[in-house]
Amino acid sequence: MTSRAEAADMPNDQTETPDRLRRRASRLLSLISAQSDRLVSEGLGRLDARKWHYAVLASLQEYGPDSQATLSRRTGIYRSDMVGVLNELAERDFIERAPDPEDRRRNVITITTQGRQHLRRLDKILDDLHDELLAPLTSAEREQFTQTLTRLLDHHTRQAPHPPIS
Amino acid sequence: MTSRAEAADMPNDQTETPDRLRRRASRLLSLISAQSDRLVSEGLGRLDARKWHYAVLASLQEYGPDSQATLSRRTGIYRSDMVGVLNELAERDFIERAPDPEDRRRNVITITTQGRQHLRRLDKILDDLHDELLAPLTSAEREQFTQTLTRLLDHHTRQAPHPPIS
DNA sequence: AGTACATCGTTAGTGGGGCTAACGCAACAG
DNA sequence: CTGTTGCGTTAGCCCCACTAACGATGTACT
Repeated sequence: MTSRAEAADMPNDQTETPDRLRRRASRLLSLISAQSDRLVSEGLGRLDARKWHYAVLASLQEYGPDSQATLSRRTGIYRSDMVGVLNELAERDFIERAPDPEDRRRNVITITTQGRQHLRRLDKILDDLHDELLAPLTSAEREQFTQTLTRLLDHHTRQAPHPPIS
Repeated sequence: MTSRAEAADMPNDQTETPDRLRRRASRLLSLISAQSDRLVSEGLGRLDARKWHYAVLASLQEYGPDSQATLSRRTGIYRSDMVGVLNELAERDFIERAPDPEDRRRNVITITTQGRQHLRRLDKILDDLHDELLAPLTSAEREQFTQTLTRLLDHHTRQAPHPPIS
């Protein structure tokens, strides 16, 4: 629910956090997710990359050239934000944007050789970061942890609108 | 790492998400945390409350009156944001702010009777929301899940600056 | 007593992420 | 040929985590 980073200003004496807060799964998730985000952003930042870059490159690598809209669906990045991400990737020559001759509404996005290289570097970094993130867990526990997360996620994404039939 | 909500505009055919993405714990955490946040915000919103309200009230309930700075440390809310939160809570008569006679820099924050009532309602709502959030898990699994989260969190909060001694 | 430093509450502002709205254009279905 | 749907793009909103700086007060040191 909250961060635990210590502001330069606001020194961390260890004042106790109330029990109800400490136990809430929502709060734990929020804090760890924040920590994970920090780790990832910082790590990728060292390669002048952001997590969206990874998502897009990974998607292109795995499924080949795609339209922006499809990429958007695969990665979960909003169409509106995809524009900027692709601009950044194009600047760095990791992708190419070309109009689709078969459907002139579309852009076809292709990963370049340098893009593939970059992706490999990112993958390496992410592996390391995950090692840090999950450091206290044995590899069996890690496996089980991500499985649990996946189950939760599945439950909540299938659980779409599901409007009462009435 | 990304959201999965489907924009009204951008319909969700089920386009597949690349494997590397689906497996990354950081992404799973991010998505579930987002979902959890949505659930919580929406649920508390129904009582015209926000998660910070809960954090502050719970803290006051458990430790009694405190200064803003201490509350800030307990809850993880930044001193700068605490101001606004306390304003909202004071508007609703859930807390009272009074200058500390013993240290004129401080405000002493006290929870009111109505604040306690409100806290009880919030607790109830959060319990329900967590039921929904963790629905696919058995109670043993929930227990273990939160324990794992706690372990992870502990690891990363103890792991403070810890600068190389060199 | 005087000076340096820390802490307190507060205001302002930054940057990113998630998300909505609306637009012009192209494709397609009737 | 008309209405609908999908596309890429621009703009903007709100929330959250976080930083910076300020004036006022308290504490410690000499």
